[in-house]
Amino acid sequence: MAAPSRTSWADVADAEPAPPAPVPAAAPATSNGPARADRSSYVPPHLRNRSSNAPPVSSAPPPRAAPGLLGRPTGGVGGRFGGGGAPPRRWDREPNPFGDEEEVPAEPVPFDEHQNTGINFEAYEDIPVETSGREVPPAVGTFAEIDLGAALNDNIRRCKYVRPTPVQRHAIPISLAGRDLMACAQTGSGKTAAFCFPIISGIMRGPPMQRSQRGGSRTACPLALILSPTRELSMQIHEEARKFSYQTGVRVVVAYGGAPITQQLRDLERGVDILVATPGRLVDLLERARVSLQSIRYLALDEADRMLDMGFEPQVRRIVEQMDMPPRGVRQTLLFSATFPGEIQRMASDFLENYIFLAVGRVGSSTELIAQRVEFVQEADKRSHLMDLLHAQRDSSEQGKQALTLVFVETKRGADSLENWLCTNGFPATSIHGDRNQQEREYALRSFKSGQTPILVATDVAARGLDIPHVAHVVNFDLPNDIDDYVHRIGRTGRAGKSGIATAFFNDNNSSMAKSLADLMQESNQEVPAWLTRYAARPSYGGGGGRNRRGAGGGSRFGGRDFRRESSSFGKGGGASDYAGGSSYGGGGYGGAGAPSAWD
DNA sequence: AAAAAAG
Repeated sequence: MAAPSRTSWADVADAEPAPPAPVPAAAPATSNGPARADRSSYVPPHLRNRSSNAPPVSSAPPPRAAPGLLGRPTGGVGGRFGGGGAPPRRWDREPNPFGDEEEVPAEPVPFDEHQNTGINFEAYEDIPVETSGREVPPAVGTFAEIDLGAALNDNIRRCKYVRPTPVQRHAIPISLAGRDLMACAQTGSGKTAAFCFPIISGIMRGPPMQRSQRGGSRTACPLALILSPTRELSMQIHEEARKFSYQTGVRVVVAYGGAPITQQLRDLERGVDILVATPGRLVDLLERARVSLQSIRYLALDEADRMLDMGFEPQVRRIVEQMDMPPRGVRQTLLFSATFPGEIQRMASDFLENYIFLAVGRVGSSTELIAQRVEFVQEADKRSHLMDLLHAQRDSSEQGKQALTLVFVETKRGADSLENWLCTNGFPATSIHGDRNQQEREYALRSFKSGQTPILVATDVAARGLDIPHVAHVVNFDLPNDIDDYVHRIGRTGRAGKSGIATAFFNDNNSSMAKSLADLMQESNQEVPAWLTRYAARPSYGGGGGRNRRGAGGGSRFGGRDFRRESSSFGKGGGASDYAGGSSYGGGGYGGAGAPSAWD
């Protein structure tokens, strides 16, 4: 199949207004008003309206959500939590994660053209979508077609999401049908919501569970676990999930290292339905028996390929396979990333049962919203060259202000040194890397986001998932050694339908990246400099970079990205014997032009 | 080879 000419999308002003949320049906018969729950005895959402002496249920893990949900009449979800009338008392004091914005907009906020200049609005239906696996549930076109419940629908409107993005249109019905999923979608295309919505909805709809089953009083037993590779990304997912969960009764807690554990322990004691965590701190909590995974019904790995690469795999495998988490096929497992190398897919299939593979856009490719440039810069000239870029940028900006610029370097030392040099030369810079303490890391990120320090020098700690609005320019001061890392780094700009610029400094040290970089740029309809093409053509320079990811079996054509479809890959857990594949085109698009945060 | 993630 010929690849389409564009892979970008953005919603347009004529997106039909989302119909009002479905009116929830009458509350279930079990509704006896909100249960009184004090802090020490957390009551899970599905028990909160039941009488306290409900009979115990089996200690077996709960069954998976039944398939065929899409055909259900609406009303099953919102009845207890989202309906009209005053919210249950239990959540009266829940801080509003939307800040001062009290009102739920009755109508979607009008599209703001100013934030999307330069986008080809006609092109957004051209996103290639591929699914493979058995009995793939059909995609939806609007949030209204999905039975997420009134409370979640309210939050979707509060977030100003008008229509689901392509990955959401496909991934949400698949997840709601109870299926395991491996999903690949471009950076900034709305992956966080794609796995959060079904999890929240599933928890609200979930079967009643016996309190005692949820561990001892000091052991928290979350129903969902979301793992991510960095602390800041976990924080961000937590913030997003809290918005989506507002007034649903679903509790979201985050746990990560580098911060005092005491507050996290208190949060866990107050009850947790969804735990967002980095692996190290989670292992710590599991060893202290302050968390048990016995009640996990949903496992989501964000940046899943990263979570399963050499550095993380043992820890993640320990959490998923060697603790008390229900096995695959019992729990539901959702893996998301923009990149998913074949060998990692093979490993990941250990965690999955009869899963559906979903690719929105080409796996590991980049969006055309990002203008990519490569410049040949010798090592010794990098600083002055960066200075030129920053000067030019400042001169061309309207108020002489520095646009937000994210500069990636290879090493922590290099980050410190470049930050120092920039500051010395009058450029307001800060830095984030793993040798800075957590306070410094968070302060640097805040200072950058606010524009107080519009230049952020970073190692790969900031390469994945972080949603920083208004990043105009990503500079690869040092190119990474892996094309996937490059895809994630430049993905810090050009998010949620906005455009961005990425500049890379290339020299002989990066020769192994020449081919994969040139291929990627070509895939993303970028102009490849002739000198780079010549570099890429040199046989000795072709192979190394990006682990040959684009080599065998893939090329730049769309499709064939599910490793089960590579004929040599019939293997355990793959289910390759009767996968069914299909490709289609169909966009969907962004809702609010200013749609906030967490699109990965 | 480097980065991240527990203390």
